[in-house]
Amino acid sequence: MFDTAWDEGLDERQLAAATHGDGPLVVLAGAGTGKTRTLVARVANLVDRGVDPGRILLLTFTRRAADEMLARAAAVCGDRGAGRRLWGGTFHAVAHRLVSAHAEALGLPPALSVLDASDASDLLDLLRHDHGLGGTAERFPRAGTLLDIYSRAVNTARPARAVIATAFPWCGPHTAAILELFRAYVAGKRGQGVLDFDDLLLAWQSLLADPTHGPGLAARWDHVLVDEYQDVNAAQVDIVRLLCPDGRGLTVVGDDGQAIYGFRGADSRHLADVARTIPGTRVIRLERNFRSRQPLLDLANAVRPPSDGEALTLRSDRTGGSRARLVRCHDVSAEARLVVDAVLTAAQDGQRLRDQAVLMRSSHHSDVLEVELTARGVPFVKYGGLKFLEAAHVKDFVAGLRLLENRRDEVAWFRLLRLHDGIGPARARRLLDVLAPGAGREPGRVGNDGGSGSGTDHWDTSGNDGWNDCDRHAEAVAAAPAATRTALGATLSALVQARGRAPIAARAAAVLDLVRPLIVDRYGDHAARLTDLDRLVSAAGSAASLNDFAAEVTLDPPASTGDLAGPPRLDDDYLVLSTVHSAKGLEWASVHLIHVVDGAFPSDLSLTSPTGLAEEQRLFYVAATRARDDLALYTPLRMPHHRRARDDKHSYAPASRFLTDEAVAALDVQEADRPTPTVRPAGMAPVALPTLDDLWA
DNA sequence: GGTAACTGGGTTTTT
DNA sequence: CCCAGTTACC
Repeated sequence: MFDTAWDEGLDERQLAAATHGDGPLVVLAGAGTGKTRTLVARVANLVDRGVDPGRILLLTFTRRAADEMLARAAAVCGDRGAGRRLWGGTFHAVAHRLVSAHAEALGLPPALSVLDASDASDLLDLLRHDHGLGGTAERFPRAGTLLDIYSRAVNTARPARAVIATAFPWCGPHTAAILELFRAYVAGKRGQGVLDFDDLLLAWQSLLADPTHGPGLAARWDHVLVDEYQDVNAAQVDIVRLLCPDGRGLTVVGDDGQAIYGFRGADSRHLADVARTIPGTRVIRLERNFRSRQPLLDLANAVRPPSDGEALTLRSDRTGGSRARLVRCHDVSAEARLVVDAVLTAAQDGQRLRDQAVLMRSSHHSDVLEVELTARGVPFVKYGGLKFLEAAHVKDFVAGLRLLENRRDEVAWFRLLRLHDGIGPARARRLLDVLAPGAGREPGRVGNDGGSGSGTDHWDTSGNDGWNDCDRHAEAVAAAPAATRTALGATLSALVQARGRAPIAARAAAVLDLVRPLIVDRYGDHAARLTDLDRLVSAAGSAASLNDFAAEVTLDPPASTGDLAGPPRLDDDYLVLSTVHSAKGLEWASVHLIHVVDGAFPSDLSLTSPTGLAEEQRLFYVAATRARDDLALYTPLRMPHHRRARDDKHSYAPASRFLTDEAVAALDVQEADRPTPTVRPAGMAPVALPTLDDLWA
């Protein structure tokens, strides 16, 4: 018997999903309908029926979701699994584990480096120069745009040419050059033994499709459960198909109304396709909402976008209470003030800050609010937007880690070299030819489309590649400008030394020693940055290998520096600020949604296409379904004009187009255009700093 | 030819 | 804050 009864508190439909047999199962789960509980119960039920937990694979989209589900499943299963652990994680994290384990079969080096989006752009930028497309004369698309095109092609399984023609028509004149660049990009990655995010999925897909390795890999699991299936892309669909060719053992959970990753190549039609294409699929709909009060669901149901099939309509047993509020306020600083007022009032009434959240469409929408929160002494943590890993110094350090085990990693070399005074893009590129030779960047070597291992790749684990580090390093130092030679020599010998260190913690510390002088020289605020890196070094100590650590950090960047310090202490209380994307799957007692104005939410950039607008609406639906008890939408009426902010002209924007008559009927509209008195709860120290409005007065 | 320092303009969402 | 473009120095 289990420590905890897995079926406790499940309603009839949830129970049906949890106890469903081995045939294909689709659970259409509306927001807040106990999807996680149902999935966890299903895992427990499978184990109860004798399935080995090690033969269950649970795929989610975010690390947070994966961690939560694995922890709850472990708790519910108790010691029943006899030590065998459930497989689980994000598609990309599981792909990394499997691809690392089969690196040799894929013709990849044992130590894989993972490129994040900005690393991938850097590599494309390097290649662009090699191909003589670096000039600014003919307005060649930027590296970021190129990566978008490439990624879209991979994730929707369409030819790049078609992607350019349909989604990036302004790049059309450069199609031939772009395609050539992509071939070089694929060859370059292969030559250097690096994988970008898309490659992880493609490599997993190739392994599964391979006649030798595929069947064994697919047979490793009896049950595959996929969460948020409305957000899978073509590559992920294919992976799932290869894992469960006839649908046996497959469970997918999703809600097409919450599909918000179309920009990443996802398509919610994949969810409907499961039942349509796999015979004998059972479909269970979860519409009973256990999260929110009914008046809030009235709004959610009113804004829910049209569905492929019969729409899910959310019902709650929690009737009564007030409706969601629509707060029409003067401008963004009034909005900030009203949000903080409301948060502090709730705090005064005993609601922890942690039970409240401020959600927004784009990360920068909270800029003014963050100033106001800081001024009034309200602690907060922000999710979404710039990640810790994207901070320059962290990337510098990770580049050092990657170079320890993979000498051919050009992006890492490029980054490290440019940190030296006197080495800019041009010199760094020349030094690459000395330090990372044979990495397949030279235009003459391009031509292998990377589709299969050519057999010429051999990964010398001693890393000598016929060269000697000392010779190479001496040559590089000689090629550097005179003023830079000392620093570069020090970096290179520190790298050799670091490679000689044995325990992981010592290796990581050696890498920090290596970059420390460079960071001190480069960044004015180096003290804070070095503190971050100290934390990374101690976190690295517990990893299996430095390379795994670098990949883990890349795939799952800590959301903030705080994340590295471990879980927040129990007495820590802070308000959560989050993008709606990062808030998916989460809930709070009180939710404040800011910038509900056309141009902000929905975003200006999405308004040009009907599909873009539809996705914004689903995003709005996700936002509207996060609150348990209280939900407030804020509409600033007076917004600085986007295009010419410097003119200090203001225009009156219309309210968000999401606020249809039906939606407004489910809202309490409050006119808060006039300045409202500041509320300062007892126990909160008064703060001397003025509010923003005072600054303007 | 290449780098550093400065200026001006722009910024979606994430694995 | 990051990028591109410009200019002055090496």
